[in-house]
Amino acid sequence: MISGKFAITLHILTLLSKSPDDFLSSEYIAGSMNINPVLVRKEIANLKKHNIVESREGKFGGTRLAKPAVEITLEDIFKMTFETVTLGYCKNDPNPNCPVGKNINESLNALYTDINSQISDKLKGISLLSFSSGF
Amino acid sequence: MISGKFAITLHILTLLSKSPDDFLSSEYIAGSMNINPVLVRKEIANLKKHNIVESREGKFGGTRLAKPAVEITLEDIFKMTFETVTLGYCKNDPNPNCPVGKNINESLNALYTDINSQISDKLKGISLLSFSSGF
DNA sequence: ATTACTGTAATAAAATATATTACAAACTTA
DNA sequence: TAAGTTTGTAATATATTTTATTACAGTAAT
Repeated sequence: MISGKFAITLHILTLLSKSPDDFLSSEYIAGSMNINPVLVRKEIANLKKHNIVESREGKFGGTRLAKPAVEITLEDIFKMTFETVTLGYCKNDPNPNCPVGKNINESLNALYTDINSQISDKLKGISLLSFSSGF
Repeated sequence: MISGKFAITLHILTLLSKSPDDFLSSEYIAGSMNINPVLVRKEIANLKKHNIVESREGKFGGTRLAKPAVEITLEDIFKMTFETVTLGYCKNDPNPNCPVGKNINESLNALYTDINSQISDKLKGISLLSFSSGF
């Protein structure tokens, strides 16, 4: 199962970018995705840690972007919400007496590192503004 | 959680490529990964379906490559074991009354399709032979 | 016949993701 | 200041997916 963190975070930011002057509530945002508001608040906590958004507590509280959408890239979001993209690992420790078992994870790591660089390069070129301009 | 199918399949094929003339048993292969032999047999069933390996039943049975390792690419394995790489989706249906909710999955799909092309291009250039040459 | 495999189904266990509940703390406005 | 609304966060429960295990019929070598 792959977590929806990236997609959820991107969805949140897209909504925020559409109303840059308003503080949107987690409940409102959750309604657009049909998920639980607590999940939204968790991702917002993460966004705040990275200074992408700012929140206001209390009545009429909510969250808004802390910087212009053109200065936020999908790579920023990727790095915040994903460890690394992989094609998976065999989850048990392989047999260290087997030359393949002993070394395959290193080779997989090298491969996956490459793949992540490619993805980062691609995402780096897409700003939140341009992503959300379609909506 | 991401499934280990790609990594397991690649591990299997790497072992087979090291002993192209022998029929290796699922138990032997499983021992190198420290996983259950039934999982190995399942991935081998998949490989057989794609004519990458051939098996022999009965005593001294097992599996070997059905074609030279240089003719198998990591992309072949990728396509056999992965649907598509994604950075995730929000798993519930989004609110169709929200312009963002209504359209975001299409945009994510476009993005993920791009990412998969990149990954395919990269994997296409790596043969099983060259991958396993390090071991 | 006996032994050692494959092939496959059915079930159980473990891991992870998501949902829900609960409530203190913060803040607004009347 | 009291009432109402929202964030922030922890704790727990449910759902989903992955991996492991068990079981056994079928196949082939000796």
